[in-house]
Amino acid sequence: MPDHLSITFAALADPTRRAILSRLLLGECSVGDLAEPFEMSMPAVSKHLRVLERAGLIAQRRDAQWRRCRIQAGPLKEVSDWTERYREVWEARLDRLDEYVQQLAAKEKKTHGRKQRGKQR
Amino acid sequence: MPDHLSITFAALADPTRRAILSRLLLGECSVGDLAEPFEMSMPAVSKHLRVLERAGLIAQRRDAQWRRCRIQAGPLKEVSDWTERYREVWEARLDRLDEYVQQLAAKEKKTHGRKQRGKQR
DNA sequence: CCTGTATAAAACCATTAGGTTAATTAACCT
DNA sequence: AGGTTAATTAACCTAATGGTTTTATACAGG
Repeated sequence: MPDHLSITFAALADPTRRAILSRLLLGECSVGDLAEPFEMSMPAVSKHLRVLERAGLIAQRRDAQWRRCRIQAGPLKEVSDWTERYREVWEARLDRLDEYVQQLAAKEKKTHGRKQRGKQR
Repeated sequence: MPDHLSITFAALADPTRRAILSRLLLGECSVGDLAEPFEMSMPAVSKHLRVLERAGLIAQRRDAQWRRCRIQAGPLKEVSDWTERYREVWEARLDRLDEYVQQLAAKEKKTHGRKQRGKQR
């Protein structure tokens, strides 16, 4: 599972980390600032940051005693590109539902009357 | 972490599961068909399917002794919507790099000559 | 009814993830 | 030098993940 997309998706699969990214939309800030909204120890936030960093979603630079973090959205473009392949599926939802219902109906005809025949154990 | 987006992202953070979704773009098929390309036991694939199902990314229906799976892309729309918020960041990458470099330069000026002053321990 | 096929459930195992507290490093400021 | 602030590392815990093998269930068809 060390492919890039998997690492990115895994990094995004946590609300704390997504909140951190969201916060970074407002601009660069320190680890302390990032940690402040969460009821969680600093080391915990630090770990989240390392996950985001390994995924290439943030970068840090040293600024005196602070670590300033900024967002790096490159991997999110990969997510977007991957997701696009499925756009027509969700946009066609109702059509597909129709299709599915028709398919069900066809099946129904094939199995004619014996539908609920199973023993209910 | 039981929010919907986290569950969806977690479900997508595995190449096997993404391959399964990709396969389902071609249309409904049985668990056995889905399992065939993978060097992995059927129960393992079954577990992946349950993860996808809990995320609402697939649905199953019974067809005689087969379980026919189909894709449900609704949650992928949520992923797409979430990701869109970051589009301008990745599209502005170069501009931001400029900005960052300028910022660095400003910083450099502020700290004038004392840059590499630190003891190297 | 029995047998084969398709799939899920159970029990188990190793690894990873997300959190904690305590200790350490790094830099600033007198 | 000493103290404070910022953040990471280390060591540890628990629960979840991803896989296995073995057992059970549901259906089809002679």
